[in-house]
Order: sequence, then C-alpha cells, then structure tokens
Amino acid sequence: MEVDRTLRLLWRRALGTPQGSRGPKQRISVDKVITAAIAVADEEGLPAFSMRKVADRLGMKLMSIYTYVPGRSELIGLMVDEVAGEQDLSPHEGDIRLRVGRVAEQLWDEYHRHPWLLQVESSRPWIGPNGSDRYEWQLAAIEGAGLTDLEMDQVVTLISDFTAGAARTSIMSRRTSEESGMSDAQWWEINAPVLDQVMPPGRYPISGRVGTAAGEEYNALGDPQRLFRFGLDRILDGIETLLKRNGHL
Amino acid sequence: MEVDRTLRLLWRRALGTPQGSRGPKQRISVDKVITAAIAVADEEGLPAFSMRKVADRLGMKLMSIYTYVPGRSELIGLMVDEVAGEQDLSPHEGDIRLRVGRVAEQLWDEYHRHPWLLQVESSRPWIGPNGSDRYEWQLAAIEGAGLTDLEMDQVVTLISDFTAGAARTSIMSRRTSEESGMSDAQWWEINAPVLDQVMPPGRYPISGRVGTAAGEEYNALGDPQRLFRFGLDRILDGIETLLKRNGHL
DNA sequence: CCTAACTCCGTACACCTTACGAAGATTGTA
DNA sequence: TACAATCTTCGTAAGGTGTACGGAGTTAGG
Repeated sequence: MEVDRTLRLLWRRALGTPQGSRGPKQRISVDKVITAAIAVADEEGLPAFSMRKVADRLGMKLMSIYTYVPGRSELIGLMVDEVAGEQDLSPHEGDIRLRVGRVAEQLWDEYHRHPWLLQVESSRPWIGPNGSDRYEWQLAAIEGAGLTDLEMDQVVTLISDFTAGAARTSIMSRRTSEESGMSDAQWWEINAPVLDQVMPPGRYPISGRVGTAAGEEYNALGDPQRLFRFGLDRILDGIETLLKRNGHL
Repeated sequence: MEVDRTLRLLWRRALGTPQGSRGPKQRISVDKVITAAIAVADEEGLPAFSMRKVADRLGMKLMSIYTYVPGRSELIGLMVDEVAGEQDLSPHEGDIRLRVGRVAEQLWDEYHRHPWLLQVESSRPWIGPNGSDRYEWQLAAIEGAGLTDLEMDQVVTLISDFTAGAARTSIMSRRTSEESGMSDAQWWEINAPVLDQVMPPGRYPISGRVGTAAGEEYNALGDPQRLFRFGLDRILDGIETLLKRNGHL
C-alpha cells in the first residue's frame, strides 16, 4: 500500500535505514529530493511545481524521482512535514498572551516563508514527526492555564485557522503587487473609467468611507501584518474572557 | 487590455448590452458560461476544472469558450463574483453578536457550497458588483457600534480570515472522508503498525491526552462545525471587549 | 555464479491552456 | 446590391503536466 510507504518515508529518521536492498545504491537521498522540491515550490509556487523541475534541479531524469517518492502528492506531504520542522520549539515563556501569540506568529512566519503551504490540497492529512512535535508544543503553550482538554484543542485550532486565513490574505496581496507586473497606480488607472461609471457616488456609502480611511491608514492595499496583529489581539482578548469565565486568571 | 475586458464582464449587468457588433450573434451567453463553469467546479473542484469540461457541458467546442471569456483565470474571477451574489443581504437585525455572527455564517455556508473558492489563487482581486455589495453589507452589520472606520475594516477582515481558515480545515476534512475511498478505521489500521513503532507511549504526553479527549467528544476527525462555533464565540467575546474598552456597550 | 531485486530512465498516453488562422455568418456602408 | 469589415465557431498545433510500463544495467544473497 502506498499509504504505508509514505508513512515510512515521513518517519524515516525514527525508523532508521532499511538495510539489505539488492540493487545499486541510490545516487541521492529522499532528503535531497525533498529539499530540492521545497526550493522549487518556494520559487515558483505549487501550481508551477512539477516533478520534471525537481528532477532537473537534482541533475536526474524525470522518472528517477519516482524511485525516491511514490508520486507528486506524496512528495508534497513530505515537504509539508519537512518545513514544519524548521521552527524553534524551545520551552514557552511569559504569560499566556505571549505564549499563544508566539504560536500564531510562528505559523504566520512559516506561511510567509513557504507560501505554497496554503495551496496544498491533500486528501489525507499525513501524520509526520515534525507536525506531531509542533502540535505537542502548541498544546504545551496553554497547558495548565485552566482549559479542559477539549478547549485546548479548540484554542489551538482557532489560532491555526485564523492565522492560515490571515496569511492567505497577506500572501495573495503580496502576490498581487509582485507578480501582476502592474503597480497599484497603473491598475487603478485602467479600472477607474469602468468603476467610475458603475459605482456612482453614494452607491456604497459605508465602504466608500471605510475604504478611504483604511486606504489612508495603511496604504491602499491594506497592511497585512497590522491586520493580523489586530485580529490576533481580539482573539487573545476572547481567550482571556474564556479563562476568566472558567474561574482562572 | 484584458483587465478592462474582464472588468466590463464583471459589471455587465450595470453596463448594459454593448450594442452594434457585426458578426453572427453568440449562440449562448456569458452567464450561461459562468453557470456551467460553476457547476463543473462544484462537482469536480478547481484542479479538475477545465475549459474543455465547460465547453462539453454547453455543447460547444473548446475554443468557442474563448469568445465569451478571455481565459481560464478570468473566468474564475467571474465565477467568484457570481457566487458572492447568492447570499441574502437583507437588513441586519439583533445585537452586534448576532449580526457579526451572521456575517461569519454566511461566508461559512458559501465556502461549503462552493469549496473551490478556497482554491482560487487570483493574482488580481477583481472588484465585482456582488463582492462590493457584500462588503457594504458586512460593514453595515457593525455600523454605529462605536468602532472607528479603520476598526470596522479590521473587524470584517478578522471575521473573513478566520472563517476562511476554519472552512478550509472543514472542507479538507470532508474531502478526506469522502474522496480518499478509505474509512477512518481502515486508514488507522494501515497506519497503526508504523505509528505504534514510532510514537511510543509518553512521547507525546499532552497531544496524546488531548487527542483522546477531542477524539471522544467529536468523533475522531474533529467536528468542524463545532470548532467553527467555538472560535467564532471567542472572537465575538474579543470584539465585545474592544467595544467596552472604547466606551461602548 | 546466477538470479532476484533494485536504480535509472526512454517512451508513450492522456490530459491541460491557449495562440493562430481558416471558414462562414452577419451587418454597415458605399 | 455589393462588398468589406467584423464577428463567431472551431481545427490544429505547440508546449506544458503526471505517471504507467518496460528495458538495461548493477548489485548482493544464496
């Protein structure tokens, strides 16, 4: 079963080398394949990520990659767990606000370092060593704060979901300015004639006002970092409210 | 410029029919193309969504579709604004908790009705009529609650980002159970030997305990609806805290 | 020593988007 | 009425994609 093989690849370090194979030794290693694959995805994004490009980068031919990993989607699973291992999981310090904040910021950084993470659409969420270690570390941030086990899982999910959503917005806006090959000014210049015709003054009273305010404060496209911070602070307030209600804090 | 053409397609109803073209009349309409495209995406997801399938569904040949829309990514932009128009934007009622809750639930429903929305990776966020109307409506939910213009934008973004993140988790878990062709039990049966070997008891003290609790409460895969509700309630608490701090409520 | 098992990889197939141009339909205008 | 301009439809082809299959060569176990 391919599931089994992929799982063994995920936990390859814990399982040790699978001695005694007959044919010629592999020229490179799964780790090299994964590293090259991550580099390709970092540079070009997941849609443009292809087995051919991974092979090229390694100086091998396309079909050889398939002796290292079962296929494209399994390789992506391996990449996801690999980058989950880049984080610093040193013991938590400070009050719960700081701890939980750090959990969120770590995810935020990871998404920005590897924007393709948000394009991953696995049909099976692989359980890998780095993902498992991180989940344990995330829970440790709120261990002993007075939450039930169920609430602990829910809080970590809340933080993860919000951060993923905010990072998605941030990355899409970044892609917009980088990759569209068009400055904001140019874009508005092209669109203005149509939009002026179709959005007469007064048609959007609130968004007109709010959009202007927001546009002036953070410039035009929104300041994703600041939006993230605002949302995170509200969520931390909400978590503190829950702790108070539970009789802690 | 293709930007201009797409924008005109987005606002086609407001702009009226562009009279006086010379050649033969078009056999169908942009609306029919968009509707067919949405149906394909609903059924098969965005990766499997192709121009050919849209053409087939309409009884036309592949290249004819390109006389209606500039290309695949522009068609997707049109689809996004189209489904944004399915919502009921009737006036808000109830207190702010209810209003904001309804904003979130509406997005939640939309993502579940059209899961491919979360797979969209536009390089330009098109400004369409339905998206604009909805943003106005979302702001109206918190108009007059005592927030600054900037805070209003930030609150709507917070709700949108969290909902997108939670919906993403929910949809991925739904896809997992549907599409993997494998029940949870089967999956664990295959994985158990490897995981047992590699995650010895005590290796993950907190996640072991929390995972068990969560698994028992909502069964095994997590109950996305309930996780969404929990997160939303925390965020609403956080927003109320902000209002109190601002001197309202 | 020889065969089983492995690596590497060429070829092929079935998909994808879209550029280009041909063929035919329609309309505005001379 | 004629005819050019302009449009729709669509065939073809180029350049991508993932991966099934099988062949050639290499290595280690029995």
